[in-house]
Amino acid sequence: MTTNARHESDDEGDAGPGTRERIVVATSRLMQRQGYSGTGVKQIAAGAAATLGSVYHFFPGGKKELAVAAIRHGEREFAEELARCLAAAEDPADGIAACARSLAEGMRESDWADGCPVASTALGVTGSVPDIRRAADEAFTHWRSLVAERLREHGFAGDDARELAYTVISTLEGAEMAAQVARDEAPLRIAGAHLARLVGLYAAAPRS
Amino acid sequence: MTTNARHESDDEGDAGPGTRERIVVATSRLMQRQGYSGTGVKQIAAGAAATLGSVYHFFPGGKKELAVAAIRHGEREFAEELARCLAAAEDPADGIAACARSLAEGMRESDWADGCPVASTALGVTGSVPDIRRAADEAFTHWRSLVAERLREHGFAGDDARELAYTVISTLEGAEMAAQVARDEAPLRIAGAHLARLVGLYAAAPRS
DNA sequence: ACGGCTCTAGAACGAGCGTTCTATTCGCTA
DNA sequence: TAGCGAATAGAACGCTCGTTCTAGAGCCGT
Repeated sequence: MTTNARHESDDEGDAGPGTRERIVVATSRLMQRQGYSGTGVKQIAAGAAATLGSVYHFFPGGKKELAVAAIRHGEREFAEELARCLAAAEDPADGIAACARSLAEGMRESDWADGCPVASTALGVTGSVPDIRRAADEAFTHWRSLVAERLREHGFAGDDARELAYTVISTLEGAEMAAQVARDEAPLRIAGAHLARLVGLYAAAPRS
Repeated sequence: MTTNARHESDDEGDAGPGTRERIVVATSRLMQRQGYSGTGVKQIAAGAAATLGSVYHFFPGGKKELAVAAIRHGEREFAEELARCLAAAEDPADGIAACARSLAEGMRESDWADGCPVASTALGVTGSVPDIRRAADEAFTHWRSLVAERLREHGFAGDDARELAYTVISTLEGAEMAAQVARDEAPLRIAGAHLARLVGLYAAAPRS
């Protein structure tokens, strides 16, 4: 039913990714750069090297369903990077700073085109397309849970970890947008340093 | 030349705001909620109780020029609120927390529809419309300068003030977006508290 | 009274939108 | 090998988009 690939293999035996996946990736990339309203379904089809027929075959819900799938894709992508950064560092504060550096690198490498895929897709339609708002909320919530979990592992009190996770994700999000608008990684560099200090502060004095 | 109102007075003797101003305000409001691409010029004309002819008379540059004017309008609006919050508090940390509360209130009162007008207007077109990107950058830069100035007045070192201002604005921006997506003011409340602590930390130990 | 502005008014245009639709191709199973 | 459903292909539809254009209304200095 919703399974993939008759013509192309799903587990990438020798061909590239299946059509459905290509469509999701193209949607994510395009909406990341142009937002939901600025991205056309025909443009998505072209970007995915698919046809309109295929797009509506895999996503009968149309553009809205495409956006939800794209947000979930972007969510997974950043969750992996975030988990990688947090796992690689002894101190969670260092992991968070590393994540900020990683975001700055991606931003610079794309010539400041690729901001947060979730933010740019969801902003502007939070009021009119509930499914998209909900998917974006779930993305943020998941990212926060990854940070909070890592902080708790490191001995932070549950409440401190939860609240710090809110600010870590919000600040990274805001700094990424500032960096994109300024075409300068300074906002992300500074945010990483400040977040590390803030986290360190709670490690030393858990009571808020 | 670019002056206003022949039919309507510019200094609001007895009539409401002039046509040009109504158009700017409507553009700002609409793009705040629907983004640049999601907002139509005809919708702007209707929202401003003006006609298409008037819109293109005052803004011959079309939609792009409208967006730039809307961003500048939103910039001025928040700059005033920010300055008010900072001036009202003895300690800048309290002023910043008050500003977060003010944003949360506005957000809640609009039923989570009105986020940052600059962010939602600029996101998605930063790569394709340089004028809009520049206007948004100028907005963020000005807001940061207000925060930095207040911190310096309070005895912060110049570099500390400058860097803290980056994080204050980025975090408020990110938290506002998180609040909008979650339809919950928790991100803003927590961000305000954390920013106050962070600022307090630098007041006590200026060296970074 | 009148010519010369600013501003208002909305019809008209080509292009592109999201979506629907029918027809066709392909690979598997019976 | 015949048939079935998944997937591809793109023409066509009604609609709205941003912009342009012509026409008229209101006010001014002379």
